[in-house]
Amino acid sequence: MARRGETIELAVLGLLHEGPMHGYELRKRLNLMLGWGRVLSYGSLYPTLKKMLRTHLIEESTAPVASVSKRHRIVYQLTDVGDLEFERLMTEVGPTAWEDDNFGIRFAFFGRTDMEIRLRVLEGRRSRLQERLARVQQQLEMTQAEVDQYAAELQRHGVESVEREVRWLSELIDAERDRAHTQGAVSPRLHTDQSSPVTRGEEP
Amino acid sequence: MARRGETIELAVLGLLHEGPMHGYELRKRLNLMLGWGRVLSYGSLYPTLKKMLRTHLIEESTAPVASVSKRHRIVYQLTDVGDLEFERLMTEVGPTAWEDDNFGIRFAFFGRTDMEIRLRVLEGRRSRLQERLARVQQQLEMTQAEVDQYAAELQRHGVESVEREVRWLSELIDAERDRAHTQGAVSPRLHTDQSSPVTRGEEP
DNA sequence: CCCGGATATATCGCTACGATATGTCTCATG
DNA sequence: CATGAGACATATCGTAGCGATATATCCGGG
Repeated sequence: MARRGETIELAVLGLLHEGPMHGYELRKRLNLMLGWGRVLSYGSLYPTLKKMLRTHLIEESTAPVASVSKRHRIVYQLTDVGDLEFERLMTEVGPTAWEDDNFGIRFAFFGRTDMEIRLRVLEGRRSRLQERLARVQQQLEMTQAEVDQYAAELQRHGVESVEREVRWLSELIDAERDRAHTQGAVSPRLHTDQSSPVTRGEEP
Repeated sequence: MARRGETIELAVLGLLHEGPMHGYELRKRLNLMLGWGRVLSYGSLYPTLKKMLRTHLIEESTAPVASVSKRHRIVYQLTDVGDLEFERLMTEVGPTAWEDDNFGIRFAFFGRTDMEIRLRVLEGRRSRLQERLARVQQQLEMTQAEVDQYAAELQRHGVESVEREVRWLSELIDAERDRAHTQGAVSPRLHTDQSSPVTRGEEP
């Protein structure tokens, strides 16, 4: 019953879903996508790719890089099985969808699901975080005092972060609901631009 | 040269530093301490304790729980070696101190170091995050457009979170500096109370 | 021409996780 | 008083993912 470890797998499926790619690029895209922190290591990526080859979710095709070149590049692409699996994972709602690591990837590919699913995942994630908050708060009541200054500050900051996360999710949920009413219009909450004055000098 | 994996070790050393404890309690305290998210698993804790026994950082003493009881409880306490090691780890500044996971624990035990160390760790952590921010920003310039709505929103939220983290660190650094001047006075920034009107009704 | 840095693939050892097993103690409720 | 739920307590197993590292090619600038 999908015991985790699908994190990377889903990410790879999602990226290959929009065209073939080779390992190195896969990693770059992934790290940009979830760039905020954690970087995906080759030590995770390549074994996963191997595994996905074994289970026929993807297939490789050693394409020559450009002209005559000894440089080899293994380009991966989805099989029909892989395509189906991606579909299955994306429509699956439940714990696996809103676990810490998984959620980010699910969210990144939200564009490929319908609103009903999106709402359920967002709400699931939110209650998960709220449960956590409640648990910590409850434990704080029991323990009370005796914690030192810095530990307390860390505590406070952690709680605040989670609360912010909850607010963010709430906004997203509202945005989805709005979108449900004003049908088809682009969400007003979701930022579309971000066109900062980029230098655009091809290369130094 | 301390290849990571000291995360839990430092935490255990720090907790035992303020008195003997048994595994179960160690876990509870730790999860409360870093409660925000990740919970420490027994699958991590017990093997670590075993390892620390082997390296003589801690020692166990099977104390009878209360009176005549078949219930066994293994109480761990620091050895002199362990005490020294804690000291060493806490005064060590460098990458290991401000890595994602390690930082939280280092911070939680800040009360046991002097300000010079604290400042260096906080500043180290801050530049780490700023580097990350710069890297993401730079990559965004290169890639630009072609990312879908949700991926972009995830991006934006991630960046915002890290920026908040940086601000938090800056405040802490300022607080430390203030404290340096007004010598010995308790930091005005760090919250001390949090005495919410708790119901205290033993159990429903 | 050669060196450094980006591109590209790959493996190894290990940390920590999540699930799970097993047993004991406490206490409320029937 | 028995019984069973739930906290307390210790422990192990399989495995995902990390970080470091190795190897090799390509390309541009000094």
